[in-house]
Amino acid sequence: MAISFAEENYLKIIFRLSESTKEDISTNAIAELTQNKAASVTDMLRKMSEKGWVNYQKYQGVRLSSLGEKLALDIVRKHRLWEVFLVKKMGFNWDEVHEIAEQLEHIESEELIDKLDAFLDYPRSDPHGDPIPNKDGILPQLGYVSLANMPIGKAGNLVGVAQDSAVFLQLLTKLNLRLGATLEIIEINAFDLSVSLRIDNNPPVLISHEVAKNVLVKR
Amino acid sequence: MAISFAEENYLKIIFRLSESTKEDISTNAIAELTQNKAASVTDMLRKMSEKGWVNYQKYQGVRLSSLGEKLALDIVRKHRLWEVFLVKKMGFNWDEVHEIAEQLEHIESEELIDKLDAFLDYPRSDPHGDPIPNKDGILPQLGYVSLANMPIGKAGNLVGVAQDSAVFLQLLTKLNLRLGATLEIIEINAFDLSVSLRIDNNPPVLISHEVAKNVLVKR
DNA sequence: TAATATTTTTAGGTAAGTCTAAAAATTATT
DNA sequence: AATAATTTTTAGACTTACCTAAAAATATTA
Repeated sequence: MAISFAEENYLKIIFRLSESTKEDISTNAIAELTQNKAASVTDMLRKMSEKGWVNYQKYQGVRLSSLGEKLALDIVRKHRLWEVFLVKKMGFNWDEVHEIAEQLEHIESEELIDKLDAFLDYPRSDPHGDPIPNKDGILPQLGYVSLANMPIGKAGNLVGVAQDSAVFLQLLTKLNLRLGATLEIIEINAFDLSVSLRIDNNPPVLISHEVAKNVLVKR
Repeated sequence: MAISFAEENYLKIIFRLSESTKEDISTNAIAELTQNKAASVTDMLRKMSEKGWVNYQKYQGVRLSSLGEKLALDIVRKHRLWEVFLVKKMGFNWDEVHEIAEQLEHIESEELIDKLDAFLDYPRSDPHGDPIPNKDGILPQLGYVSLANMPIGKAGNLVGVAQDSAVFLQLLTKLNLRLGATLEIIEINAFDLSVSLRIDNNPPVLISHEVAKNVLVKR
């Protein structure tokens, strides 16, 4: 049976939340990202659990099963490939593509995605620097990670950026974010996901989530 | 308020049916193409009528309002542009793209469609020879029409084909369908849309809808 | 650890879009 | 023109994916 749009969205969001923690994912966290109420999330988790896509125990949060992870990786693959298409071929800016890719990721045709992959020359990362899973759901090891995905307390070095717009690069200069700088995340503010960041042992400065996402770090 | 997938499908199908007749469109005809039951179609027609997309009188069939036609043309535009993309850029064959374009036509982004249009060099017709409406819903006058869209009883001359696969052209030769031949549709069989066709005053022969669609005729 | 706060679930309800079965309207046939 | 056949509509029901309000479980705090 085909997966509905709603189900695909839940899978993708649980996957995204799982990337940044080893804990079980809470109902509320999912509710926030899906923009649904917690009660609706509970409903859906029960259904997805019956289908074997997640391991779910009442009140204990949820994890993707290996089948669920496979499905989620497929959606992530489609989303990120479409983002590359929109930026590289359609001339969108990196910050305009997410909403459209949210729609395109639900198009059902393996053949289309394979052809798109070839058409784009088998990109290994999307316009934001996130890795693109291959057909088998394997995420390529890029050797770097977005600053936004770094765990709190671990240090790493700035090795690149995920976009090269003039305004973005100007901002990095202003913030003293240079190639090779040593970065350590002190805190992430839940409200806007802004990041308190230590640069080369200086006192922490605050940067936005948007900036953090576009800074690539090697640990 | 956004149009749902279901509504877009109804609009497109009523539009398609309206192209080949001046009569009001019957509930059953719509039911057949949407693959729904007549009762469901009645439901939807009532809703669409309330929204002002169709003129609908119980038991009397339905016509698109000018607003409904505008909406339908927009969907048709998207469908046909995506078909061009799939064939010209992704390397699909003309006969493999319909199902995927059925999905892509629902992507909501005027900007994307305009960029796609430019990327494809503003094509005037899709891989089947059907004209692509412009941004304003104007269908370009191509100077020819698919044989499948010719009215019964009117004669025209074969001026081209909408595809050039070897098997298709071989079949045309076998059927005696040559450039310049005078063609007149005698009958269209509702069951499979196959066409009884007179070629140069010879006794009628039967050709499939697929063939008819790919034969271009100037009247 | 008892009380309080928070999170999560349950129960019951809604809208969209479909269905079946039966009734009503229209069309065709004798 | 009456009857029969067909088409269309109505009535009532189902599923999906959501909701609100209240109850239950878990977590936090005094």
